[in-house]
Amino acid sequence: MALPRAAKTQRRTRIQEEKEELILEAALEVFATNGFRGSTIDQIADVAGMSKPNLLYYFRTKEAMHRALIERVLDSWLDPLREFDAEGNPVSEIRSYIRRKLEMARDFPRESRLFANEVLQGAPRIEDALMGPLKALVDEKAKVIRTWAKAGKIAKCDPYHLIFAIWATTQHYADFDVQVRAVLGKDRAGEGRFEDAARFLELLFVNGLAVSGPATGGPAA
Amino acid sequence: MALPRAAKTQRRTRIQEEKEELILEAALEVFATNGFRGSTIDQIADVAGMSKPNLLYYFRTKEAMHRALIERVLDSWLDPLREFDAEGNPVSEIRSYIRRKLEMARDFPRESRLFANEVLQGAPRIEDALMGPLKALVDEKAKVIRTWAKAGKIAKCDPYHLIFAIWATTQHYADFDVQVRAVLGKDRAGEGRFEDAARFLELLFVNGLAVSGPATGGPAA
DNA sequence: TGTAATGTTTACCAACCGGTTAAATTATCA
DNA sequence: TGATAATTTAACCGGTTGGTAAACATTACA
Repeated sequence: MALPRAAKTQRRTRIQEEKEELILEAALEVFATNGFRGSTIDQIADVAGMSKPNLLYYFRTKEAMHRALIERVLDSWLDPLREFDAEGNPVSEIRSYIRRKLEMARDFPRESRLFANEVLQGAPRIEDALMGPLKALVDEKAKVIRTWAKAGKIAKCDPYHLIFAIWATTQHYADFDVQVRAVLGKDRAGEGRFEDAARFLELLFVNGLAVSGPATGGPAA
Repeated sequence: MALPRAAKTQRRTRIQEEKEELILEAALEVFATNGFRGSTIDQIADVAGMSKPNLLYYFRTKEAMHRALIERVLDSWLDPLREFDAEGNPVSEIRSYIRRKLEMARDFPRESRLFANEVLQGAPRIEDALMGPLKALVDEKAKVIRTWAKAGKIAKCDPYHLIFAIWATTQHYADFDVQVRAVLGKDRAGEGRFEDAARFLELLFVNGLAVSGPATGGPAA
């Protein structure tokens, strides 16, 4: 059997609830900044303020912590895409999806980096999630976007690459935060950067996906 | 003194040239897929086909290997941005910048991941490069873009966030390759995905940056 | 309050990891 | 070819890492 001792108790206690919460919070912090292999149980224990063997009383292995963390975070991570509504106005749906993703990059950068680390290193521990639930959800929303494009409500484009572009541009502000701040410089690196980013991305995507080219040189409507 | 023994020889030999090349190639492979802390000297030695002490004859520490690798790769990595020409046609400059970055993501994904890993984990070893040469180059090109925008050649937008968006969308195809392939599915995950991406990104940026809004509701010129 | 269930700590281990030493081997060239 | 410089290897070292065993402390509840 591969259960930690805490899972073998007869009832699930208040302490278990609290400590597991505490551990996953610490694990998020550590895994997000160091990746799986770069993180140590000792680090996580330190952040959680408990001893290593005590951690291992609740999660039998480092991998088990990581797995539990991914499981807990993945669902909420995909929520914004789920809210993407086929019945809504295409432009405002896309716009609010971008806004929501950008808010998540600002408010939950560790979650973003957790996945980024994992995917970047070949996704050895989340491959199933990518090819299963994630792909299924994207497939579904891609269909919606394609419908909009065919109805002439937005420009004809590959819906998958549109979604990739939104992911990339928004998560960039969480995953590459250090670089963004370094390039913007001290004076511009305040929280205002997220509003600037939102403004720019809105321009880019709304304008970029608008039907029929701009005044300059597109084929006449 | 912190020199590896190979650097203390009287002449620089053919073998040194070859072996250092071999080591850096192996180090790129390993660092790109595991990050600095996740990589071991043994792994690099394995890929390079030589023993660990032999590696350490050419590079005194793991960090020295990483430093040498970054140094060698950073310059060529920034080349596309350097070619960005103030005198050229704005739209075609931006378009060819995107194309070139996308080609690099396709042809040199390991280089992209090397930096992504580093930046993602707080850039402890390349902070200076980010705040120095990188920022300087971006500042310079941002000015060019701003000039274009003021001259009405492209939409008024924040040039820094434009550059971030181009970086994010193009490097996404190298850094998040596993995810891209998983979502596209087996049938669409061939090399054609880069052409599809190029087509989409061209639409997005060229359309998105075109002066004056599209037919739908922009302020009259 | 007593006791059984739950939680925590101390001490430990084997494998791994970055790096060193010194001896052995190979290449270079007068 | 022989001597010298350059390269490679085997053996090793101290610290770290993931994980375990068992004693000890605490909590919950009858």
